[in-house]
Amino acid sequence: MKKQQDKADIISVARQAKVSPSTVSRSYNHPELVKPATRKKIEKAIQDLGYVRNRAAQTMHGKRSATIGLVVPTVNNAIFSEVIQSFSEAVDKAGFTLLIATHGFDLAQEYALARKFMEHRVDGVALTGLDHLDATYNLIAQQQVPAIQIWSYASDARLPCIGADNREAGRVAVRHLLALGHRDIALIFPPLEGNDRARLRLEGAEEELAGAGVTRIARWQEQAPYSVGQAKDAAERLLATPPLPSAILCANDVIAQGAIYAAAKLGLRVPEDLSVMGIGDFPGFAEMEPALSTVRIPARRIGEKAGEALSAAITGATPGGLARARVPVTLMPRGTTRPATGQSRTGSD
Amino acid sequence: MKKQQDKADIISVARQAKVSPSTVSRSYNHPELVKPATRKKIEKAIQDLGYVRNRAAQTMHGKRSATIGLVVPTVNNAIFSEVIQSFSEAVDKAGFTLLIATHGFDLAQEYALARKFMEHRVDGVALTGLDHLDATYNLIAQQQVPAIQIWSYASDARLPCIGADNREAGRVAVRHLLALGHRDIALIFPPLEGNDRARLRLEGAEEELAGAGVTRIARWQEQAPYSVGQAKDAAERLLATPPLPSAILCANDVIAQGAIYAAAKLGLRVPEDLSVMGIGDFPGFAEMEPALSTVRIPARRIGEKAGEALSAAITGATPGGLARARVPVTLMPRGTTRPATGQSRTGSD
DNA sequence: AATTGTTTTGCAAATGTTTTCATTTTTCGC
DNA sequence: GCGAAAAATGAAAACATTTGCAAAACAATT
Repeated sequence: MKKQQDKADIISVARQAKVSPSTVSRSYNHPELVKPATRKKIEKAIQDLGYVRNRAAQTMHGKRSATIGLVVPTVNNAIFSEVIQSFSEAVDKAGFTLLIATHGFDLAQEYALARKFMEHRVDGVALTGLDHLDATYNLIAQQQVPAIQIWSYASDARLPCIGADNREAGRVAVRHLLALGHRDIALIFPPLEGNDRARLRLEGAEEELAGAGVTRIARWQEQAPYSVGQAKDAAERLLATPPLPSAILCANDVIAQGAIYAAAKLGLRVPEDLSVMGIGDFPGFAEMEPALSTVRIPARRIGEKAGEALSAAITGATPGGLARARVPVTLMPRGTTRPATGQSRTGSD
Repeated sequence: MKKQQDKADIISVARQAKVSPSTVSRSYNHPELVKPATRKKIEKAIQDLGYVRNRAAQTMHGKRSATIGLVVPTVNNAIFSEVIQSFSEAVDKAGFTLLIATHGFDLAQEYALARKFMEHRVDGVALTGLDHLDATYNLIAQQQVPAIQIWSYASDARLPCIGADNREAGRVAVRHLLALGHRDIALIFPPLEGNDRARLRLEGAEEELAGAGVTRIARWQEQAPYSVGQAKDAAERLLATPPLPSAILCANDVIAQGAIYAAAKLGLRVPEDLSVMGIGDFPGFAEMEPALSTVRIPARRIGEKAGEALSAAITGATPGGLARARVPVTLMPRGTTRPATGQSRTGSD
């Protein structure tokens, strides 16, 4: 009930509780070192004064800032929201606060954001994917901040990474289509720069397709975060230009959604007239009617693992430092793909 | 080429540039006060040493932390990702870094997060929706941190808010269905606690329905972030139990998506056999085939406006303090609703 | 060349904590 | 009750900045 007008600091709390600032500090950071009775007094004072401790001050003192920075291309997309959510939950559980920033697939922007994070003295930083500027790598090395790449895995990545092998995902998808007998397969992919996920999936797909099927690729130019709308347009253009492929492989589920809408618009039935395959298995796509055939990339697991690993590395719980991990991708054959029956135009259910 | 091993501080930069620390500080914060030549020297030193300035230290000094905290129920959902993204972009543009945290529709958790933000001395805080614990309001008042509520608007809200009138959204949606001649309308809504959006929409819908149509409501219990899957299940249960409504109003687009899948699964055609209406107009739903009829809540605009308003309030650009704003909702009649065919049931169980 | 007015720059204090070390208080075995 | 060991507390230095004030440098008038 004292002068709680002035912003309370640890000293006013100490005064109010009739102890020294050191003791107040200790009761926060090493409670076992202060006598229960004293702790009670202090807690009361804190309560009375509405004191909120100042992380900035402790950060300045060399203590950890208790923050972790996460950089993603965009939040506005089913693709990343699941990793973000699970990553956030994991670091939260470990007591960290999450700084988040989006770069819209612009790697120079990504560097700027990483720098901003460093200014805030984040205890760790997570980057999306494997493609980054040299400047970014250097910054991280020089500042000696624990860093991790999430979403993609590669054994030769410059930084520890936890994610899926996107090349493998591309292969798995194509293998599924080939196994179903498809030979005339079209691909729909977004721009590749600054997007190793798409790039690697495409590489994997093309490797597997080599010599197998005839391929056309539809793309679009805008570097904007890919959307269902753009994908639908691209697919529509592709499908409107003969010959009609028997199957389409899309870089991810969102694009597949667009392709399916395009097919519907053109009166093509999926999967009777056209098989459509996604990559990702994001929430909601299994419930589609028919359900989307896709390659599952366990986003929740990746985010969670990455969050836990990074937190652990920071608190020193992991002796060996940040570990890499490849989480497996799994084929989810569902309703939007079916065997190529030689001639794709027979209907009659 | 000096000892850039030790983490460089402003003093080492000063030494390297042969000026005083004050001057280095000034060249960051008031560049116009330092001679261009000196600035050059300093910049060089910064470059050589790889110095990254320490926000914690300046925060401690009473300067702003240059961070803004955002609390949302969940990231993992098309519903919020658009606001988050645009809010993030807006505060970024104003030079702030975003702290983000999710509470999973748990208001006690929300309070804890707000507190964590205060410890980090955020310059401003944004909360989702209008329902919060008293403790949360008190904390904000007591810490005197600029705060804003986003997503929902209400003239009597306890804190400034920028958002849509969700009650109105519910009304608009129902009016559309009534205008099309529907009288047997079912509702699908998620749990209401801690979720004023859903609550207000439902209230609006029920007000407008009063005396007009017969209504059944499907719900589900889990407080988990609502998903397409849960919505689909709920819709399926509802549609499998006669009598069949002629239209369904869903609390949001994601749920509508689920309802449409449920209809497809049961062999019901939308909109021929059943009209489906969403609320939100989130990205991707306009591209559906048929396109989703919904009530547009301009999420981008809300996020952007809120981000700008909060930033401005912090930097003192707005003399009057934080303004409230109601962004209008607009009916988007599209393909999933159509006039009710002939006979509609009156009265019911 | 002295005077004045302006730019630039430096000094030192201040910011809110944590931590090491020393000091005081408590406990406990006798 | 005594002394030693253990537990609890306090004093002061340290952390990396910013800023008010004053000194120094420079330029423009006489």
